[in-house]
Amino acid sequence: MAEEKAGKAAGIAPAQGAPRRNQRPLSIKDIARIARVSHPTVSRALQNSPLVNAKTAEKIRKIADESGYRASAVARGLVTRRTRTIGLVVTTVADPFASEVVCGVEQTANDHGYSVFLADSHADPERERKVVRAFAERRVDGILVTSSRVGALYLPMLKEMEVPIVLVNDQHPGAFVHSVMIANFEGMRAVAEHLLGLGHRRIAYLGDQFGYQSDAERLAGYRAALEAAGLSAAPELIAHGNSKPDAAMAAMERLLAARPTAVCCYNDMTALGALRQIRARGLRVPEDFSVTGFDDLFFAEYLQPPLTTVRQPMRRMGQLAMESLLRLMEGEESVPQIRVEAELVVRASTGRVKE
Amino acid sequence: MAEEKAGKAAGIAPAQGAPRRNQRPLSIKDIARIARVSHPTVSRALQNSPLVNAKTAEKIRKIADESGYRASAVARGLVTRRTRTIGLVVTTVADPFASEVVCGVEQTANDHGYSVFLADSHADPERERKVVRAFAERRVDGILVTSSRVGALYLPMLKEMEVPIVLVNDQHPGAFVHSVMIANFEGMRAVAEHLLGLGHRRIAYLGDQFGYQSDAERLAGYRAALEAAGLSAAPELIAHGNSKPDAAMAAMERLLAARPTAVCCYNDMTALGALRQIRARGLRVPEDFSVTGFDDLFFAEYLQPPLTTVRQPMRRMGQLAMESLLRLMEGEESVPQIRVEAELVVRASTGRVKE
DNA sequence: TTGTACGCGTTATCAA
DNA sequence: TTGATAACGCGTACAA
Repeated sequence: MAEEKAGKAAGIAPAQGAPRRNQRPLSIKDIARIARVSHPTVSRALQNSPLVNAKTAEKIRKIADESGYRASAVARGLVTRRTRTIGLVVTTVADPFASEVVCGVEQTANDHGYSVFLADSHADPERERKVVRAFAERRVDGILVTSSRVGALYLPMLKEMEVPIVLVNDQHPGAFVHSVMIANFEGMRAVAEHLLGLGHRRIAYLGDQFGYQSDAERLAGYRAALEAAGLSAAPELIAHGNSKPDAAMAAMERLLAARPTAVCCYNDMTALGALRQIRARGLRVPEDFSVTGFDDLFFAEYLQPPLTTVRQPMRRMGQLAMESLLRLMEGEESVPQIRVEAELVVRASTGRVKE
Repeated sequence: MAEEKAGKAAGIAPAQGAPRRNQRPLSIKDIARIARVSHPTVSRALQNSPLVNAKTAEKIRKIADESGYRASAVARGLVTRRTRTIGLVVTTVADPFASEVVCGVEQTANDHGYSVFLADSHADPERERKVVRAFAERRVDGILVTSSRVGALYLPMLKEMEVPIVLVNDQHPGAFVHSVMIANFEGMRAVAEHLLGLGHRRIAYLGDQFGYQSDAERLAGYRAALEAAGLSAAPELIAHGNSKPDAAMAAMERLLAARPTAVCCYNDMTALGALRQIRARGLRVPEDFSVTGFDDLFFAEYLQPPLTTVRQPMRRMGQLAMESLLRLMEGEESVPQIRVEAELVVRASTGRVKE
């Protein structure tokens, strides 16, 4: 057998430019030949079809197992028109929030026999084009997008694809049907209420880049809490960063001019920069100044002082998104908007207002 | 045309259980029909082959473009026997080191027309099996493994695959040929020398799980520095964690019993836990105690105090690994061991010994 | 310069 | 219960 196979492979025209793999993997026909059955029978046996004789099936499976045969998902995908792959787009994996979501997605996908194509867009329109194009060519069965900072042209491209799409933390409400998101409004309102309860009256908000949905919702939650307390959110107490520590430092510097006693940061990465700027000004946290985050990233509890924040079940959100996508890919219905609760986690970065 | 196609698709037997995609994507034959040429001509035109009439090629490309045609990478992979995909295994993406490497790999892969299958192993033997199996079935052209905490059975499985493999931070020296790694020894030695230069004499080492290569190398660097200074590394000054902050807290507690004045942590995640434990004991950093990390993760400079550490060019390492894999997949040679330099970054978590 | 014919490794359909 | 045979969508000899 082996010789026959090798001979056949050697008979193929030699590689001219691109190096052709010399030793091609075993095919279903190889197994069929060894088992002295037809290749459809092998196919059936390996799929545990009841239409094949039990003993024959057993023999076939034994041969397949011992020879290390692996059915080609490529060929299967061609005929079944389902690749059992999904495309997962992130702005960048090198972001703790995204990587937690990716982790949840990947686990769930694998548990259901799906493989995940990962693609970083880096919010670069050129890359976005390539990503969507690649997913289309790969014939992915579905697409998952997380925390997209997507360009305008990206949306129509995605929608052109005839596969289900689920978003995590949709920043473009209305553009897509299915999404998983956290209770941004309630989460940030709880944070602001916590600070108000500690006696703070001049509370700043350090947001994400302007125009994104989750920032808008968190800002609204902040506003609602202040207004419920009879305060109004002064414009000079509101600034925007871009979810990165360095931009947060700059924004925090401007905010400090307005003399707040506390700041609600859009997320933990932002809090990282805010904290640094606050200390650079000689203020102690929480004695002189209170700081809060959002996400509860792994480092939040290890900061000095440990960061008061809102826990976002990132991995779980990835899992929920993937489960939703699985349903859609099976042609079933799925809840359009899945919403997870936000949990305030009080640590030591917030304290009673100084006076 | 469209009607003909729709009619054809509709003629397919209706879905019985699994929902069949109703509207199948345009195929090369569809384009050929519209352009009134044969499908090989379309294939040639789209590959910018010189063997096709310039005007015909132009027309074909225009039609393909306007119709949103995307050649199936699945079908192409079947015939060319190259999928232009790679498999990327990480212990977990939800780790800042891994996600930076992933980022570098993904970028480089995409720039070269490769798509990346991401798989988390979670150091779980069962998952490892499934990952390798999936990669084999997907017919990936190559495999990249980063910071593997791999089980024993995993190795032979990987090696069975007839595709090139490159490791980032190989923890199993000798098992694989190609890898990218950092100068662990020199990096940690520089750290220890830095502490010695600050007058420290009782310097502890808080390592990774015992038995891994990078931990062994870093420990050796630490030892070398001490011995060069006429000191010997006392056993009670050496402890092991598992690269996670909580294990580091526990290990640090034990180390403190030996009364060190400084600790060299295996990496930044470990330092996170060490710092917390040190403070819990009422020690100030760096006044009473010095702490160092390794990796220079994004949060290192934002800690209070900013962490002295060793910069590891993680993204670049991912890029180098991918470039090496690209060469191997092209059948070329590649440097077996790629080694990147380690750079000591002195910040404020280290200071002169107290006395 | 183009078209015909074939094969890639599967699954699906039919007949036996 | 099994085996021919035909797709799936592409690339590529070879012929025209």
